[in-house]
Amino acid sequence: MARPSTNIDAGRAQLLDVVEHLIRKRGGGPVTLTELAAEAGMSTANIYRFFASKEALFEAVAERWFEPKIRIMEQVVSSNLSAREKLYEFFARRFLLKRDGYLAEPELFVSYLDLGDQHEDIVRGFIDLGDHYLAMIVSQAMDEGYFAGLTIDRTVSLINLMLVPFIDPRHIITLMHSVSEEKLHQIVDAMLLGLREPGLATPHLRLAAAAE
Amino acid sequence: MARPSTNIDAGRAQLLDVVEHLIRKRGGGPVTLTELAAEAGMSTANIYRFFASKEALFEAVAERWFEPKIRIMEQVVSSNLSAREKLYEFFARRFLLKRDGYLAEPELFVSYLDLGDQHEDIVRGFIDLGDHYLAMIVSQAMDEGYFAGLTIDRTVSLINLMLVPFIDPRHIITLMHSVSEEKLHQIVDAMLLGLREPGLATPHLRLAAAAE
Amino acid sequence: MARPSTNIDAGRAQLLDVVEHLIRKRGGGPVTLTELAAEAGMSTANIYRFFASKEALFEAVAERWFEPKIRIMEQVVSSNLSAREKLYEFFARRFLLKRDGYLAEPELFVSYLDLGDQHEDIVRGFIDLGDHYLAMIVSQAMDEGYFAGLTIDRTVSLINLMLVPFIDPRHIITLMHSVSEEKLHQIVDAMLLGLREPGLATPHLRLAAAAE
Amino acid sequence: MARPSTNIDAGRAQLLDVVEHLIRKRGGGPVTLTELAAEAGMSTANIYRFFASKEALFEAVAERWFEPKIRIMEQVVSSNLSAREKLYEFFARRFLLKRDGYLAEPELFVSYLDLGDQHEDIVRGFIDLGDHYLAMIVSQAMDEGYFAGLTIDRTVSLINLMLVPFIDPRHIITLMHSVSEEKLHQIVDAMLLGLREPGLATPHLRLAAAAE
DNA sequence: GATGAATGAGGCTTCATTCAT
DNA sequence: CATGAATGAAGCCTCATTCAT
Repeated sequence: MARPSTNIDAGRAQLLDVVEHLIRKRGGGPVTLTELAAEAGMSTANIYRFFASKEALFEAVAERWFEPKIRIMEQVVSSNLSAREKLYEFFARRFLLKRDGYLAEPELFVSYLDLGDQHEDIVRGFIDLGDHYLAMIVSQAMDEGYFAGLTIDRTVSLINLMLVPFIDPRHIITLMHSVSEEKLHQIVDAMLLGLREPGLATPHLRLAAAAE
Repeated sequence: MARPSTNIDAGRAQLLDVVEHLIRKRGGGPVTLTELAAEAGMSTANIYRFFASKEALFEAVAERWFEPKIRIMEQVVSSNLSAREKLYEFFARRFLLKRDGYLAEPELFVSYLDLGDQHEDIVRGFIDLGDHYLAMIVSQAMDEGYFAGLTIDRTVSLINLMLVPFIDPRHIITLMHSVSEEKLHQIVDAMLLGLREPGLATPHLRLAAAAE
Repeated sequence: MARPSTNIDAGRAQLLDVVEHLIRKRGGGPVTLTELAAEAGMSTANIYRFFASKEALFEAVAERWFEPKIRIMEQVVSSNLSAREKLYEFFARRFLLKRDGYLAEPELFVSYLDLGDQHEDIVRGFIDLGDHYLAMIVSQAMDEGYFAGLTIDRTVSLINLMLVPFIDPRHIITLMHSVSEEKLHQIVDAMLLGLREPGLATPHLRLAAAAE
Repeated sequence: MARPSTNIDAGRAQLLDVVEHLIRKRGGGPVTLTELAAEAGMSTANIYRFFASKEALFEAVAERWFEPKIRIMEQVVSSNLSAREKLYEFFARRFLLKRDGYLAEPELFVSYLDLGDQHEDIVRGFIDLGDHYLAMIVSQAMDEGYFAGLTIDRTVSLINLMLVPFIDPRHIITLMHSVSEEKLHQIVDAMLLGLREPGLATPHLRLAAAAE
């Protein structure tokens, strides 16, 4: 019986659709409220019935983008799998999700990335959230004996570094053909076995010198 | 009475230096003419003596960025090499140029990329130019018997797709360690030997299905 | 079919209550229709059933504030008292009314004053009305021989000036302890006896010169 | 030789004049940049050459208003007078300044007060500055044996309370006739002699009850 | 050749007001 | 009778651009 605020949510969703339609049709440049209002067939003032600010609107856009990834992370973290399996699933599932998203609508995918570049602050929150979940898995892994001598934070940072090609959507396009589940498995295992407090000095930049 | 346009060119170059200095020192955000004028020690109005518009200025910035790449492409295309050798040189030389540029000044490199994101239209022109040169090489390759059954455009597109890791500067950072001249050689050969009209249906997305 | 306007008046009164409740609870800032509607549990649009405009609403607020003062003035003016008695009652009764209002709810009192500041045009009308009544008393006083050589307007102005501490609510707070009915009596008598065309030059600003 | 920023200061001053002219001619309502620009014969954008924001502009307006008062306070505080003399001068000089300002242009004076009401935050800073100077005098007075048992802050607060009629411009209008240098002298002396830690319970509100 | 001055268009946001239902 | 929906005007601010000097 109680319909709290009519169809405000529907309007919100529709506006997000319009944003999507907009960047789908004209690429990644900054989205203006004027432009959005025109495309949505409403006044700029009316947009404020649905979103408290431009910032809030693009938070919602980001949320729409990140929501399925977050659901995956939650599922994986709260599952009964071993740390090794969780680690694998944690990255594999999201990688496949992004890759398929790109395959379905390459240009839209890229435009979303551009949008993310323009709202780094908003994006950062979601990235931190991902690190938070990863830290929970790392913690479990430590309980199981992995990552000896490393802090959680440092481990999280190293893992992110090694798996950039599976995480960064900018690289999804490139790596679609060279990345496979087997490789991810291998890398995850390598991390679990090999990531620990370093015992010897690191050889540095030899490759770069050779390439000159 | 004096040579009028000679100093214009000098001023232009100096302004481009200032732009570089600016993004080197404060990262990738949008560059304002006010900001640029202040850094250059001149009035915003005076900038218009050197560039007809902000757009023109950033065209020049892009030109400065792309100029060495263009020279490479011209040299390669107009050389006496075989299509196979041209194809290799075409990508290898530019890849090394970018990689070294990144290694020399990583932050400046990234800031330039950000700038490129903000002026996609300008960038697109240079990309098209690259495709134009590539098409000339592909044409020669076809004369030499490669790419049977494919159109020039389609071949150019496929090649670009396969070589993204060697082209897209966004990937240079990530892929520096996993990319080598040998690999490029291999890929080029694989393209020449393998790229032709497809004869059988492509198996697709099996991974995605499994991941669900 | 039913009595239409009866409930309108009730709604009007209720809205004025809500305005009062609002400024009572959050002080004197500008009152927004959105805010008022929320507090009243109705839509902003519905407010227009009761008041033709925001202006009209605040006229009503002012009227509620001024109404008891007006009644007092009417009673005094239409009474059978002498000019001297009228003059005293005219100011004394209203002063006590305001002072007690302030003592009862100091913050509400102050908030109303703030509201008045934001709607000077509305307030001015009521002030003019007060001057009108005062002029009637002055006229009677002149008939009784007072204020020789002065015009009505000038007399009204002078009286207002001398009695500011008894009139201006802004001063009520400060002067509560130093003002008394006896003093008002004295001042009224002084005015009646002393206010007449000046016969000698006014000594002026000697203090200011000394202070320099 | 170095003329730092042309006539930005002149423009600033002129704009403040325009603000003054504006409130002189149409009273105290909020001053809009559009309105100000129109009156000044320039575009709103151009105002920003002189003031970084609307806030900054009204800070300057306030500064213009407070500047002579501040100079007086500085002079008094840094003089060689006794605490008693300083205390008297501190309030007397500023009171005379305000009173004369009101006498010279009553409506302008009032409009400035309205403006102050609309920018309370800006005004508060200057009021705090006044308290700071007063605290220095109080400190000296304590060295001379006054205000036994009281803290500086509490003394400052009490003094401000007792001298409201000499400080608050809202009361200047009223009190012009009832306030004199002698009275101020008396009050100052009374404060110096009488203000100390209270020894007996305070009788409360008897007056208010009597007035009922 | 170079500058300070000035502008207009456009961006985000708030709010009183209207209207179909 | 009342509402949600929608708007337009106005406010502050930024910035590329122009122009007289």
